[in-house]
Amino acid sequence: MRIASWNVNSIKSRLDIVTNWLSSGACDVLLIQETKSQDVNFPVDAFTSIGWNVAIHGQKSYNGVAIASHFPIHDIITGLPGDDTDEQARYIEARIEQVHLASIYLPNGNPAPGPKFDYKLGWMERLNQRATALLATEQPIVLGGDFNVIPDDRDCYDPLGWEGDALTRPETRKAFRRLAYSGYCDALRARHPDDVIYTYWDYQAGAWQRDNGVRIDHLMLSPEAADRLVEVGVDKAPRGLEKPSDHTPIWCELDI
DNA sequence: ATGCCCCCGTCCCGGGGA
Repeated sequence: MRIASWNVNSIKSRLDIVTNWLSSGACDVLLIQETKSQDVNFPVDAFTSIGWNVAIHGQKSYNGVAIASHFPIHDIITGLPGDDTDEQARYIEARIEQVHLASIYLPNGNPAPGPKFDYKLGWMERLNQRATALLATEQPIVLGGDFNVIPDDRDCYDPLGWEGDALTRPETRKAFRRLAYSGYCDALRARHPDDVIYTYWDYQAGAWQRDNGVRIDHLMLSPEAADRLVEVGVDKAPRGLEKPSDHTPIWCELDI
């Protein structure tokens, strides 16, 4: 089973690029972020007409997550547990075959410090609690998405320039490391420990052409999923298309 | 130090992104 994650920066603006990528056989399951679409306006038919199922959790204008799959989608949960007052659509969870998956759009958190950074850290605390609870299933788990975390200086083209940013701050990296301490494996780093691999390039200042990228999209695997990890990679091709998302897909192949 | 670019919406500017 090949599982990918992609922040598409509006599903309506990226619909052809995304459905073409799915039709090319690029993956079996796609975790989608930043759909920027209310559920009533989500282009469900574009997925079902090419044989894909889709589970969606959106809101107006901002955020929004989804899971698309060749296989039936079961046990859908929308919204990250732990705060009933949180109305931002940043988390959807489901089971596909025996694999538990979450599509995650973690808050940006800038400017930091400030209330938006506090929201990010609170969200990460809740994510860590949910991640730990899921381990009790003892099933393969894939937590994938746009984490808005640059885990290490080598994951950034300009670490000094990003110093103090919410994506690189020590508190952010510390909260992200707790996933590893709980038992989750950063799939890309497990297979490519020393390579410079980015998943996001800003639209501005020729960042793509200059390869001024950062690695902020991650696939975090439970031990049962990591044991089945065959390969992991980043498909840079969609970032080079006309009218692209600023993110490009990360994928992993599990022996399931 | 700031903006570059892109997306959204009771929309032609302003908020948000990272």
